[in-house]
Amino acid sequence: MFDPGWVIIHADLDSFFASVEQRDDPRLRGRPVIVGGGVVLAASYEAKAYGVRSAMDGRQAGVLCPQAIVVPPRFEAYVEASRRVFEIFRDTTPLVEGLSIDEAFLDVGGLRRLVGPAEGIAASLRARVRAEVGLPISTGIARTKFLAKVASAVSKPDGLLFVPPHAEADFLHPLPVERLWGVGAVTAAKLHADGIRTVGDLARRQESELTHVAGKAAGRHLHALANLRDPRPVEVGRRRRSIGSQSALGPARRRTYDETEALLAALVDRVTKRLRGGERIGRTFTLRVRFADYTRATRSATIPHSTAATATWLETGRRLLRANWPLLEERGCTLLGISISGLVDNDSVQLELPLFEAEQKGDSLDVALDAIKEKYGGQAVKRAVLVGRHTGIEMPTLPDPSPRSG
DNA sequence: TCTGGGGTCCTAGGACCC
DNA sequence: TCTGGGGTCCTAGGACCC
Repeated sequence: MFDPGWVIIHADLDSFFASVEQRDDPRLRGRPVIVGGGVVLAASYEAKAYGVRSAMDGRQAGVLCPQAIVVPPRFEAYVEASRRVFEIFRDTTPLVEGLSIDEAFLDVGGLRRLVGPAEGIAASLRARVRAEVGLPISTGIARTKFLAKVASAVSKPDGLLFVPPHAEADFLHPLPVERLWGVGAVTAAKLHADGIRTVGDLARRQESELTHVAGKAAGRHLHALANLRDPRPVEVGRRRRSIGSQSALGPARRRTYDETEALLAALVDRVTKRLRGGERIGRTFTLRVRFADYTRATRSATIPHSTAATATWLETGRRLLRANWPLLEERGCTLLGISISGLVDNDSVQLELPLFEAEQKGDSLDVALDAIKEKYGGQAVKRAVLVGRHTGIEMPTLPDPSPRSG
């Protein structure tokens, strides 16, 4: 059943980094361009024609397309271009859900009566991005997020594709299963082994068969998508759930403990700065390593109260590194990364413990509040969120005891 | 094809609580 | 003391995406 109020555009900049480089340097236009050195971060369509793909090893790309011009990435330019494109998105509709630096969903269902059908909206969006930011962008239009995303991919480069509700199955079912969002190399191999190659093959199977092959959630998801069911709404204002940083070390040489700890400190510094810049605090620290044989491991620790303080996270990180150093020494470490998750706004204060204590005493929330005020002092606050295992309620109060360190 | 850096979500087992 | 059901949180790993 088609709800005419629900029309989604998926907008996706074409070869984003490479297009920015071609925009800013006329000598690169019409020529194969590779952004990035050791690894291909982006390739222009001229380079893609030779088989160059993003995430490809740079040397291999050089073999495939020796005449390509390789340029180093300029992330500030990409962030700025992205910001301007997203302004155009939000000028089109307030219902914008960013997926990454270069793509977003726009819910334009409500605009039909105001500005006409979605194809027109997408066409003028594309024209504006081209005229005002100087970049090519592809758009897919459909009733669901998933169909819109597949449509934009099929329309590339610099395309526009509308999949009307009556044509959804004809559009989707011939496509290979790899086109489904969430089907990567592993799941594709499992599905192939089961004789499933196209989305149509998938649609004809029972959900129970798919949950067997792909796991419960993934199986259900695949079954729904293949059968044109995707009720996910466009979500405005999604927040990041973790912030991390990592650094590849290369297999060349074993690091000493002190060198590794220094690298850890640099990563912690970078991440906690970003945390404070975004006015977020977090509770869980994850140490991420890749070994000489390219297998990976993670170790994490959760602390009682959220923070963005460098010292706290550095101590937590050091503890994990110390405890796992024998493993790293034995197996070699080719990548070190960290991330901090469980993020909340830094004007949130977590009241789990005092509230629990108050509950145990049979006291009211007021008593819990008194306990908290005592604990955190009488500072003014914007907001407090009760987080925790004993209640999910929110209440408007209370100070953050930790200073906003800088 | 020997591999960058930034993320998201799901699963599964154990600890712990009522 | 043993057994049971229901639930949350934490940790670790894995698949996937751009």
